Amino acid sequence: MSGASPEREKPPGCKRSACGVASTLDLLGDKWTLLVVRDLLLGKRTYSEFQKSPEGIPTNILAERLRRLQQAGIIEKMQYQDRPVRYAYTLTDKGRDLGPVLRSMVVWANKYIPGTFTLEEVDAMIGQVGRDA
Amino acid sequence: MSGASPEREKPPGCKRSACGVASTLDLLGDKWTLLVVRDLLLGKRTYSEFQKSPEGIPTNILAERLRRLQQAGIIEKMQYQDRPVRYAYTLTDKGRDLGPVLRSMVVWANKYIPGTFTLEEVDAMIGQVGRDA
DNA sequence: GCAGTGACTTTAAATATGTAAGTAACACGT
DNA sequence: ACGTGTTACTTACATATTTAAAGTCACTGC
Repeated sequence: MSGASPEREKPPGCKRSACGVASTLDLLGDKWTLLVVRDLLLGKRTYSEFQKSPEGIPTNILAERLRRLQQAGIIEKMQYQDRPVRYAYTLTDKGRDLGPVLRSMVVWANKYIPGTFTLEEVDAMIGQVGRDA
Repeated sequence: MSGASPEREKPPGCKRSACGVASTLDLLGDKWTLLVVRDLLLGKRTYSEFQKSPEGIPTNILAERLRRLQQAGIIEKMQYQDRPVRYAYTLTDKGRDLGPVLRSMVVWANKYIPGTFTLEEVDAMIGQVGRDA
């Protein structure tokens, strides 16, 4: 009835605030998403490689997170062969630039959570994925 | 009944892996926890100040997160007056050292998410909470 | 032709989150 | 003394997300 616009309070999916922390958490704020980014930074590229990580991500969560990261422009999916068809995921610049966020977490954790790797140990792991002894 | 120990597979609350990213996410990996830490870094100290933040944290979530952060040794709760009784939350060293994690998120968000503050803008906000015009 | 692999999807149950209302202790004004 | 307001929460319940487990589909290698 009334011509008064019903002041649409929150277009769903909209940012919570102009704060970068809040916006980052809107996208990456859960227990799994950044672990996928970590795996990619370490050199993993395929669905099954992500599944083999020690944290044991549930397969449906992995599929959904890969979809979201792709939609957010943080990763790209490419088919690297037919017959059988196989896919590789890679980080975009936007994804690679999350490196400092993960590094600061590693530094913090190493200082306050016993048993976690140092930044140096993590750096030494980069690219060592799937290289068999 | 049976004496056979039911092989308790996972002592709940145990780390998922030795990776600092995973351990950090076990503690802080959700949409709200780091926003409370952010508010504390900005100078907020009371329950109602946290509630007034633009993201609008639900009150039960806020209470639960404050409890968890306290148990994790990231914040401390102190009564700063009786009659009426009032509480202030403060960061411990462990909590203050999350600064670099939040800063790297702000930098990333400012580069890739339109409309988010720069690190400089955020730094200028520190301590400006509750100062009325 | 059949077990095995990679990359997922589907289903149901457990858990977490969001929304709203309620509680308790106290201060302030009338 | 009473009603209103503030701070700091708790409780109840509906909804959404996560988890575990099993299933699908294309294909390969034996």
